[in-house]
Amino acid sequence: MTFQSIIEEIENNLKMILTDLSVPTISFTVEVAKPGFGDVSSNIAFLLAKEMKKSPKEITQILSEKYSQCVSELVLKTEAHPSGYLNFFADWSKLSELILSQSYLDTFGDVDIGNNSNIVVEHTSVNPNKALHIGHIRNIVVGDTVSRILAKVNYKVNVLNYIDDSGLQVADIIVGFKHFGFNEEPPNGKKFDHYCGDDVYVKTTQKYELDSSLEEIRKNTLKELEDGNSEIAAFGDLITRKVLAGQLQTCWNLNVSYDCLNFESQIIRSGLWSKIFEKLKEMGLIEFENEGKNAQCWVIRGDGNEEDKVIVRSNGTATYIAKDIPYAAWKLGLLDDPFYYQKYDARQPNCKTLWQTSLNGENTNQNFTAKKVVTVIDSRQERLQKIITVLMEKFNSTPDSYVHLGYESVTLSSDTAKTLGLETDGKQAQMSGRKGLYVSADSVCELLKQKITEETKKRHSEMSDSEIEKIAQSVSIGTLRYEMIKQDLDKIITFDLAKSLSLEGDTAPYIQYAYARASRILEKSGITPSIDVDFSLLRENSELDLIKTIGLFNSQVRDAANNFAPKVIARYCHDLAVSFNSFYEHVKVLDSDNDALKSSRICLVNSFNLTLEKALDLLGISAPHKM
RNA sequence: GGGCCUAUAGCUCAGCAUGGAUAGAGUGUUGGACUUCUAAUCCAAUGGUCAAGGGAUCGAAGCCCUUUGGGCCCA
Repeated sequence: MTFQSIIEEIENNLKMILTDLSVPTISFTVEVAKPGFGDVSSNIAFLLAKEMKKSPKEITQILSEKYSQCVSELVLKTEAHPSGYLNFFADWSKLSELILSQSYLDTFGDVDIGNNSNIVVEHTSVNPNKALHIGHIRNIVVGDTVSRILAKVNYKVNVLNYIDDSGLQVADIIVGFKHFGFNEEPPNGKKFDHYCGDDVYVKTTQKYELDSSLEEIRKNTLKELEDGNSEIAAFGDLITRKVLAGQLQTCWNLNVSYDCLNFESQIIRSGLWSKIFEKLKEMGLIEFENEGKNAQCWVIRGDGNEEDKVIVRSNGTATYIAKDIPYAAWKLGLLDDPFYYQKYDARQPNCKTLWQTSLNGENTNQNFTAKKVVTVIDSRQERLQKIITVLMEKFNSTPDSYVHLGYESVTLSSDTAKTLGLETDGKQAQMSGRKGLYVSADSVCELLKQKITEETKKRHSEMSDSEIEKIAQSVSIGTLRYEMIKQDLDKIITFDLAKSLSLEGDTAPYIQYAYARASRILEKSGITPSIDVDFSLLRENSELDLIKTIGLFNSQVRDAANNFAPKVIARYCHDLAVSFNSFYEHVKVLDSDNDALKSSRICLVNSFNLTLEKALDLLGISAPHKM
C-alpha cells in the first residue's frame, strides 16, 4: 500500500462517522490536499450542508472532533478549515516507512485492472512507401506508451502493426520504379525508406500532376498489385518489405517493439472478407440498396443524421472501409484465424520475438487476438472508426470491446515549414508525404543526438566517446518521446525544429538529469541503500513532499490506464523530478555528520531513483546514471 | 449543409471526467545563487474579466444553452 493507505483509512472512518450521525451515505471525496492545506482533504462538509441544515464551517468542526475519537493509524491530526474543508495531517514517521519500503519492491506501481487477460494494441500502421515522419511518431509513441501502461496494470498485451502494403500509395512508388526509371538501389547509401519517400514517391506524384494520361498506368498497377499472383505484386512485396525494414529500424531506435506484423495484402487474400460479408448479411447489419444514389450497393445504415456508408459498390468491389471490417473482427478473435505465423528476423529492444502473418507455413500456435482491442489512429479517421466500433459492438454484443484511441495531428510551425520551402504567412502547416512537406523522424533524432553529444562533451571532457554516445542516445530518444506524449491527445502539436532541440524546463532531460543527480549521491555515499533505517528522521518539507509524490505512483498508473492517458505518467515523472530537485537544493545528503540521518536520506534518494526509473520505463525512456 | 476537436499568463500548455480553499507549470523578460551531493539546476519578481453572453447552483475555468474565432472530417 502507498499513499492510498491513508486515504482509505480516512474514507472508512468518515463512513463510520456518517453512520454514527445517522446520515444517509453520500459520495464524498478524499484526496491529496493542495499545498498548504495538510496532506489529505475531504469535501464532506459541503455535501452535508443541506442535509444537516448547518454551514460547512460548523459541520467540519463537528466532524473534526468526531474524527479525533476514531482509531487512526496514519492520521496525526485533523483541521476544520474555515472554508469548509476537512483537512488531515499524516503521521509521517509511519507513512514514510510504508511508502518507502513499498517503493523498493519490483512490483511497485503495479495495479490490477486487466486481471491477466489479453488485450490488443494496434499502432504505427504506416504505408510502407516512405520513411516515418514526425507525425507518425506521435502515433507510435502514444501506442507504445499505452501498451507499456496496460502491461503494468496486468494485461497481457499484444502489439500489432498493420502493414498497408496494397494501396494506391504503394502502387505509386512501383510506378516510379517500373515506369519512371528510378533505380532500385538508393544513391549514396541513402536509407531505402527515405529514398522511396523523398525521391520516388514525391517525384512520381509530381509527374501525375503534369500528365493526366499517366493515371491509366497508375490504375493498372494498382489492379495488378491487388491480384496476388502478378509479377507486380511480387515486386511490390519486395519493395514494401525493404521500406518496412527501414521504418522498423526507426521504431526500434525509439525503444518501440511489436508482437506481430499484419500484412494487408494477406488479409485481402485470406478470404476473411467474404466470410464476414456473409455474416454481416445474415445478421442484417448491412443492407442491399435497391434505389437512390447507392442503388445496387451494400450499405451500413447511418445512425440518425449520418449518411449511409457504402461497403460494396454496385460493380461488386469492396470499398476501403471493407478492408478494415474483417481486420477488426479478426483482432477481436471473432473469425477463424486464417494465418500461419513466421518469425521476423530481428532483434527488438525488448528482446521479444516479432512474428508476421503468412498464408502458408506450419506454425499456427500463435494467437494475437483479444476480447479487448485498442486501435491507435489519428482523429481524422474518427468517422470510419466510429462505424467499425458500432459494427463490432453489434457483431459481438460486447460493449467497449473495440476502442478507437484517437489523437490530433502534428503540424509544422511556420518557421519550420519555411525551412522546407513553404511560405505560410505565419500559420502552421499540415504535413504531406505526397508533397514532400514533412520532417523525418530519423533526422530529428540525429539532430537531437548531435546537440546532446555537444552538451555532454562540454560537461564531461573526461568521458569516452562510447559513454557519451550512450547518454546522447538515451537523452535524445527521451526528449523526442516526451515531447510527443506530454500533452493531451486532443491537442494539436505544432512541431518546431528549433524549439524541439530545447533541453530545459518541462523536458525529458530535466527529468533524466534529476535521476543522474540522485545516482551521483548514491554512488558517492559509499552506503548500500536499505529500508532498515529510522524513517522518523525525515522531517523536512522537501523530504516529505518527495515521499508523498513517490507514494502517488500507483494511483497515477491507475488513472493513466483507465483513461488511456499516457500524459498522466509524463506529468508524474515531471512532478517526481521537481520534488527531487527541490529536495536536492534544500537538503545536503552527504554533508550530514549524523549517520542515521544520512542513511535515511540515502534510502529516500534510492527510493526516488527506483520509482522514477519505473515511471520513465512506462514512457519508454531510459534513465542515465550520468549526464 | 451535417459531424468531431479546440479556446486558460506575451508564447506553449496543466487543471475540467467527479463543481468548493489562493487558477498552476514551462518558456519569455528582470534580478539573484556554482571553492558545496553535477547550474541540463534552484530562488525571486513579472504576467490571468479562464473566448463572449446567458442559465441552473449557497458556490462555476469546470455543468447546460447560445454565439464567435481556430483546426479537422463528411457532403
